[in-house]
Amino acid sequence: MKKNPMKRKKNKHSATEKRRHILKAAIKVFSKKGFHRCRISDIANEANVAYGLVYHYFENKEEILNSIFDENWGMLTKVVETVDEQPDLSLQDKLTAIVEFLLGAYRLAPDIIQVVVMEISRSSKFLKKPKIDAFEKAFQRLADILERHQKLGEVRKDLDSKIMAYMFFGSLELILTGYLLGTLHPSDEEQFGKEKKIIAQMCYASLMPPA
Amino acid sequence: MKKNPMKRKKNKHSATEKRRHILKAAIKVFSKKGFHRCRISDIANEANVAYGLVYHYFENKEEILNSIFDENWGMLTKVVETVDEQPDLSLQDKLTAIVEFLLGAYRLAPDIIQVVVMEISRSSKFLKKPKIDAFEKAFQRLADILERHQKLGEVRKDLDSKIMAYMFFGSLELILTGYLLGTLHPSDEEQFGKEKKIIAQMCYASLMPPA
Amino acid sequence: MKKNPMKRKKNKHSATEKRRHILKAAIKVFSKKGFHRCRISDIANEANVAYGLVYHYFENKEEILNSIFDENWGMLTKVVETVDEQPDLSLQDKLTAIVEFLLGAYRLAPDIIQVVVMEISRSSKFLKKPKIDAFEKAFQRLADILERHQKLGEVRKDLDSKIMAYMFFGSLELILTGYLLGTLHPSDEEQFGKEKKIIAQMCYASLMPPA
Amino acid sequence: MKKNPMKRKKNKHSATEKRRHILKAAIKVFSKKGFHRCRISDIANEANVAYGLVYHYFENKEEILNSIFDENWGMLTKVVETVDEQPDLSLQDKLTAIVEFLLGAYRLAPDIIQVVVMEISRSSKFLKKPKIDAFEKAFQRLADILERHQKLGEVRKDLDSKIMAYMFFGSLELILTGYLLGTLHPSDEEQFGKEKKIIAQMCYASLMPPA
DNA sequence: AATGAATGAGAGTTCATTCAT
DNA sequence: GATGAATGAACTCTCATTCAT
Repeated sequence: MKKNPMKRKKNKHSATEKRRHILKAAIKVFSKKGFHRCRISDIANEANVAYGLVYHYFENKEEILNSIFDENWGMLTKVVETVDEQPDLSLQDKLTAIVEFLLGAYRLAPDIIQVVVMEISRSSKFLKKPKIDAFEKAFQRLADILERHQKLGEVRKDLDSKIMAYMFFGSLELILTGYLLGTLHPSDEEQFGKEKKIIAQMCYASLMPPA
Repeated sequence: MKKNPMKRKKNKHSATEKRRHILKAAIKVFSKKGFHRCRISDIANEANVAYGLVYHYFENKEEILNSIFDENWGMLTKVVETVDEQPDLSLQDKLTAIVEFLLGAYRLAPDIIQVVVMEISRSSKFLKKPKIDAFEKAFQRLADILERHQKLGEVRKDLDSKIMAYMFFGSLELILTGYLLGTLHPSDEEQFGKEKKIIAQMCYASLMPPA
Repeated sequence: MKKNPMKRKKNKHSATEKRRHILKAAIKVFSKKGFHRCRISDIANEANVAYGLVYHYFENKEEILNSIFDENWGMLTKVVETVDEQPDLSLQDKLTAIVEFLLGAYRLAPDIIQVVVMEISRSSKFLKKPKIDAFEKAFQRLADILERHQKLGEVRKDLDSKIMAYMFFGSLELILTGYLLGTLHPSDEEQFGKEKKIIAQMCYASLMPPA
Repeated sequence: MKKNPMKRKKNKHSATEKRRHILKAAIKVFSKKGFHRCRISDIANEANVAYGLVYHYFENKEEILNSIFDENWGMLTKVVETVDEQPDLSLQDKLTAIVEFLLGAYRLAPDIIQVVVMEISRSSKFLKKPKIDAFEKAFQRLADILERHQKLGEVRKDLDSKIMAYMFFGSLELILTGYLLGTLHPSDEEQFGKEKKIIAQMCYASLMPPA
């Protein structure tokens, strides 16, 4: 039934694949009911595997959440890094790229966004140090970018760049939250494209030195 | 033993007071360990009462959280309403008032902010409808304000005012989160006064129609 | 129903009594099925209390076993100490007293003996240090007694007194085990009285200096 | 990969050998952590085999313990039988032979002694009938020997020979336990030789008819 | 009002055992 | 023979909630 002719390849693959499969199921149920309200059996049911198998791939419930965080928050960090490594991009372009990524991600995988934004950032106070550091990394990297642009005179200098970075991400996060809550309604694809641009513009505008 | 002779006299008072006392204890322990990680007995211990007593004053654990939300989120809503009712305030003044209130609140009562921001607003997806409505109210009211200023031409018209309201609150919320996580460090009183102004300015700048 | 007119006294009492009640139930089921084969619910059922109440009185399963050990092994230690504090007893009298106590205890409370001997003293290797120390105490105390009698020339000197103490207790322990296993059958009361004497005599004889 | 070219030839051998290999690993981990605390995977790890393989050679966990018992307890029974079959040995010689065997065995293979003494005799109450019989056999055989010597007037007649046999084994067992616990310390080889003799003498002395 | 003993459903986790490869 | 993924019953422990006093 579950077999395919490429036995060998499958075995190695399936280990990783099964793990991903469970992770996907976890994202789904976490996003639907919230981490604390989910039982391991919910995950197992959603993934259509036996209870115990979840523990074959993950130490415990916490580790599942961590894995989700690691794999996905890492993407954001990488985007910010990538943006940072392109010296010929204007600040506005950089901000736009990040906005596009984050809001676009919601379109593609709202569940992941739900879990990462709601469940992890919420419990961030209770995270262990290395986790908080990973969490911080993306923010700090944007702060670095902004600082550089401060020196170029493109960004106002009377506020710590880190606070600015937080404000930027905060704006986006609450938009996502609004989407997730259903109090904000993402518009159709075309309109959405314009919105992202406007949002980036607004963020940019907020940073400019006062006239 | 723990009684004092004036017991009777204070009965009415003490009923309300005891409730507040328990609520304060709850805020303290929720902010320290997180709602889900707290047991009723943690609250009772913190309040120095028997844990059965908690059930005299509150239906259940959930209701405690709700009470915290109601009493404190209400303040934000009220601030926004108050601001809205002063027609002679400029938009920038209005924003400044809200910023002052929110960031100042963190100074005064970080525990409350912690609980309201982290435990409630972030798990809002799982709240019941009336709760979400209360939650939304402050946002919507700010959106209304912004919409009015859009009509006056003071605010750009190419984005839904509600999204703008979310961005505004999001900026502030993540600053608070940074404070709470200890990754952002509130400055001394004087400096802090300036910062709040700048932050309000930035928010205002982001809203202005593009040149 | 469960009430009695002496409310106050009852409350304090019943806490301790309930604890003992659960402990008794635990002894019963441990002795019947063995510690590892017992579930907490077996204890609760036997004691006719709710599951969770067991955890009201005991930290965990292990602590129940520890309590049984502490309270009962302590009695043996005390007997040996008492015997040691009576300087006018002959060695044979001392040994007889201990034999009487240990074999008599089986008559009175075979379940306790079962649990203490089988479940604890036999798994002593896995006990934590303080437990082993308590365990050792009775043995060491007998060794001290024997050593004193060695100096008096009443006990052979060519073997360490501690080994002798172990041999003595070992003899008795395996008799108890035989009873417990049903491979050895305790005789009627009268005969049993004689047997204990003879056993003590044999132990005494083994210790005497070779002619 | 792990194969070597001589695989085939050793097939028969290796079947039995692998079984022993696993058994040895089981003895090691059982002795270290105790039967109930050991997982099949602990055994497999120790033996460096996949844990599914354990089930090729043994029905289940219980059977592993049984095998250890069978192979090793059998040796004791055989020693007692052998001793019994030599009519020209004095009683003291017989006892000495058994003492030498048992205490010597600890020197050679303390792990085995650990498991047999601690894990099996401890759970003996819960053993099935045939197991108890095997367990009893050595004891009964020594009782037979003693009974014969009672009839010769060399052993006191006022106590059941079976109780005597239990006492004898009990003495030795608790010495072994003391070694295992580290509360009794085996002496150097030479001294140890003397000790065994003395211990045998003491056992013999205990059995002699009272003067 | 106040206490804390009592309840028991629920959840996480373990691990012996099976089975497809 | 050998592997280790898969299964799921079993079990400990937690804790919100109730209730007798």
